[in-house]
Amino acid sequence: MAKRYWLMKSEEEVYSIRDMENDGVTCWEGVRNYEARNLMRDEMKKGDWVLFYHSNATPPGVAGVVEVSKEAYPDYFAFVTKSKYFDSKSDPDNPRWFMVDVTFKEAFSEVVSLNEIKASPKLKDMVLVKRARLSVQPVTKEEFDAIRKMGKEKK
DNA sequence: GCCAACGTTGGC
DNA sequence: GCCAACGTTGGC
Repeated sequence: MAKRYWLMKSEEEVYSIRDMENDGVTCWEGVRNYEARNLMRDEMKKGDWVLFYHSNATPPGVAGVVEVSKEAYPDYFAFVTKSKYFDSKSDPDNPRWFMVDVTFKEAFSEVVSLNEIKASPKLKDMVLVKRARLSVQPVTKEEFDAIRKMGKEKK
């Protein structure tokens, strides 16, 4: 099965590419949207590459690359009453929410901003540009390669 | 901080 | 099953 490509959003203040680099590996907890969950649970495979996107940032944009290192398993934060991700409707015997683990690959020296992405003819059809509020989304190989190249070319 | 987009909830 | 109210995302 060929590698697939994704984009995942994280609020920069909450968890940035620097945090990701420091941690090396992290679990991607807190996805509470069914479409995003389905992608993580059913489609994401170990070895897939992911664009790490800073939302609520100045500027918002892709900050680096991570790799899926563990496929979907129950998001146990949903069972922790005190967690901000607690969801009483997620039953440990029949979990509603899932997460994956991702491993740090690279940080761009500067983010590839949403403005640059919107301005690029080959990137203007990205899910990121077309749709609001989807924190886990598919990216084509062409889109992934183009953004990674833009990231590497920053000095 | 504002607010548009839009997913979810719950009354009926 | 409809849809208004509500809550959240996320750019600006």
